[in-house]
Amino acid sequence: MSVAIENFLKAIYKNGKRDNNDTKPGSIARELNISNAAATDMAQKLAAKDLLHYEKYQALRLTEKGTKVAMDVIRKHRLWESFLFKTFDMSLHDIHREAELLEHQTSDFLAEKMSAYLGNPKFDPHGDPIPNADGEITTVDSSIALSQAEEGKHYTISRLMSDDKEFFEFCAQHGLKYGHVVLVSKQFTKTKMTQVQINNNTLILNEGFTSIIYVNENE
Amino acid sequence: MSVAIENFLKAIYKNGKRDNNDTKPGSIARELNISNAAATDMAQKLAAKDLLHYEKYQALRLTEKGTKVAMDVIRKHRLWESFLFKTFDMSLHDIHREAELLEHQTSDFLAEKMSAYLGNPKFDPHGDPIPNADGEITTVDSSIALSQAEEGKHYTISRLMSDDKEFFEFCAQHGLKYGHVVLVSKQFTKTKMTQVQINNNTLILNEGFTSIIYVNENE
DNA sequence: AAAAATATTTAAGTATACTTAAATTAATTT
DNA sequence: AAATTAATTTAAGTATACTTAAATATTTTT
Repeated sequence: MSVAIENFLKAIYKNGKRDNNDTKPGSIARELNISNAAATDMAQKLAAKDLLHYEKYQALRLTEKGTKVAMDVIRKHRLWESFLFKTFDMSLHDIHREAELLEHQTSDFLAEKMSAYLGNPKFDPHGDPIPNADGEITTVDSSIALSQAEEGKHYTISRLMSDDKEFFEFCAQHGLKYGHVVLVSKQFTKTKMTQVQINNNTLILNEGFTSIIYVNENE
Repeated sequence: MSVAIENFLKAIYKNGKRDNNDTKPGSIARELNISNAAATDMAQKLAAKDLLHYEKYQALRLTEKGTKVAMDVIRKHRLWESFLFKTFDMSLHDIHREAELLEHQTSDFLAEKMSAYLGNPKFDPHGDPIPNADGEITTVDSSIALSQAEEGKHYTISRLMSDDKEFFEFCAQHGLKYGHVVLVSKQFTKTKMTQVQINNNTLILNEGFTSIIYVNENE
């Protein structure tokens, strides 16, 4: 399984997770920074290998086999992120960048060593679930986007769904980290802005932020 | 710099270290499991990139630039071996196999993190010196092959120069490890066998072994 | 020193993963 | 519903890193 194939299958999985119909060749091409033609080309090749279902002009759908490959790469990615974060205290952006390369060169043997060393974690430092060795995610995620949170309630940050450097730098600077608590003090529904209290500071976040910061309501 | 190029330059460096004239395309091809034609081809391409000196039918010689690339990869390889050995207590053979892949996907940034974490080690678990960030080896190696050791003297194992699985398994089983002490009880010069005492055991090793196990005489 | 064996090089060809340009189909706008 | 816009596909072509087969040069043996 080449790096190109692994990244292609991973992109389909990730895009499909967000929006089931966003897995046409064009979307994948945009995600991977390749031409539309290259994406169509690859899609047809991978269909021949039974890694995905291809029908002209339709969204690409992973087969069971293709899903397995994607989950395997995602597992390794998230294990690397967890490991680098813990061991070297690197930033969320840095661990992502390194994991993006290391994930393709990691044997199952090493992945198991890493997982055991970390105590078989269920989530990575972004709050993303780590698939098990069979490629399955056993945890249930009941968290909601910060944009959907209710005024006056306290929430715990459970997930930062992004791989943008500036986003992570902003979050790190203002205490928006996995596990930290925020109070939603005001929802500006018209302008889709959310006002939160964290570490004695007030932040006003726009929808670009509140749609990728996920939280769980505190008991 | 592609994986193929990095491995090609690394192979020239390693072969040249052993025998200055053993860097003709054929030797490199054997080392990398590619055809002679592919090696010649690559050599000509890399000469055009000023990574090595190519003259028809002559041994390949790395340029300064090519040496720098090779040392950089070797540094990352040996840092990975050190790191995996320490962190996961993996065998010498296993760490080599993993490092062989990871070395090509490691940023300078991560290499520095690893080196600092390990206390900037000068040697890896095989006893091989780790180049610094400038690609230089500053340590001097005064060790000798076990085949050259003198009868009746005690030596400390300083290096196991191999990447063969069976060799490492044998070594691990009999206590032939970096830093361990052996007594050379007999040198059979005719048959080129060496008898050593280690951990209350007597081992008789042939030249295949004693030429790649390096030792320092104890004070 | 010639013959035989070995290594290297050249030539022609392949698979992978892309590219751009043109043709075709689908989706959106009016 | 037709026209416009956008996306997808096909076609043709490129770079990388190989392959095998044949030609050429070097090294070793006798």
